[in-house]
Amino acid sequence: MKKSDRTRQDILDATASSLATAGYTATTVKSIAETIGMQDASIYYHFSSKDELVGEVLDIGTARAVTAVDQALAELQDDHDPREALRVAIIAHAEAVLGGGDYPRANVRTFGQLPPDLTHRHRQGHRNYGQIWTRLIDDGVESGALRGDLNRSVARLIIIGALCWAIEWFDAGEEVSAADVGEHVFQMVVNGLSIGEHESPAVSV
Amino acid sequence: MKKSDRTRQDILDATASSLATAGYTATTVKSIAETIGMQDASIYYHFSSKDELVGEVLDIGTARAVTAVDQALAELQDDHDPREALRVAIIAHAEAVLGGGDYPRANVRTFGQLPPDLTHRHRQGHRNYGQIWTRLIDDGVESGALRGDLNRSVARLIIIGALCWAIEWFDAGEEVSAADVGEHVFQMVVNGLSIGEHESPAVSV
DNA sequence: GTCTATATTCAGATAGAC
DNA sequence: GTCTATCTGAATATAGAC
Repeated sequence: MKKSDRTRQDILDATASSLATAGYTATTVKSIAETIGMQDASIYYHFSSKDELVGEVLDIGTARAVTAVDQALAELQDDHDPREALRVAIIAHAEAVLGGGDYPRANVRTFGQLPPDLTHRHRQGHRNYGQIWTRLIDDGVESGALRGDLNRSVARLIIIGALCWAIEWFDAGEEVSAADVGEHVFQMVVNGLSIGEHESPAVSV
Repeated sequence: MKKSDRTRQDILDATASSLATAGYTATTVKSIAETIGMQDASIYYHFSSKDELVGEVLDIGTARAVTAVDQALAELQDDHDPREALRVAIIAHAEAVLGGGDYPRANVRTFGQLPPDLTHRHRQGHRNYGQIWTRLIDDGVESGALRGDLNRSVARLIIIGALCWAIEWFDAGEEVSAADVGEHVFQMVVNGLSIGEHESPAVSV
């Protein structure tokens, strides 16, 4: 690895770390430079602007989350229950975003804080990620394992939302692990908190 | 109402609206002033700083969300099912944050974007709000209506998280209403997506 | 490649006239 | 109460030496 590549990687890592913990605004070019012992102006030798640097970090984060979920699904048995696929994907997402590295965390942490250009740049990536989940839910409903009386798009967004918001309260130091959070989300949205009989009123929108 | 009070109210309203749609950083004193046809310096006659103004907006937002949920719960029958209380609270939250005014939306939208002082200032308010939900879940578990094998704190945060994240994708113009989103969250986390028999593995943390 | 120095812009905030 | 004018600080970014 060339020295330039090494430095470039250090900049990306420091940016991911700062975005993941401090968010977009508090992540300044100066603070990034300080973290790796450089002057802020030197960053611009490697990246043309703050937003190009941030954009690259977010691209990596999206790719890693997608890879984590895809890999987990690929390891499933051929004849798995669609619920099991959902479970595996939920836990993989939780581990990637909560327990994983700074890159996927940076994505979730800065969601809704980015300037319009960056938001637009990552819209397609988010759509692609959403499609993984759309397929999982469709499979479940069409195989008869999951209820078909709910709006699937809303269901998908609720699952992803519960997982994404966990970044706001999850504390890696506590006794609840990232996988535990995923298991809880699965238990709740698939099996439900309720005990015993309950009606499932038709909710169609 | 005195003129000073009227202007003050206009400033608060404009700030709530901007926070709810654009977030904390993009809400500048200058942009607030422009919205109501003032000079930015004039804001400082009514509020000593941007953060004091923002803090007041967030206080109002918290109060409104708490009131909405409390009122909805107060209207329940005395002998209601604990699940019904959870349902009513979830829908009230959804309507307050998604369909309601700018103040509760501002709270959720800026969560995780605020400077440390403001974050700290509202920590107690968030704790109080969380306690409403803690009680609802405790009631459900202790009465035997809800499963006791999950971490209740995690369950509470997952429910609130699913609702809060909805602000990122909910579009008031679409055919899914705020109450619909609440109904979906309730159906999922209480009744579950699954159809028919399923085991509920013990998950204790 | 990284440095020092600096240009530019824009935010929050203050002073003082009206 | 609201204005105009201005200060201060911080952030992105550029110029040019080394």
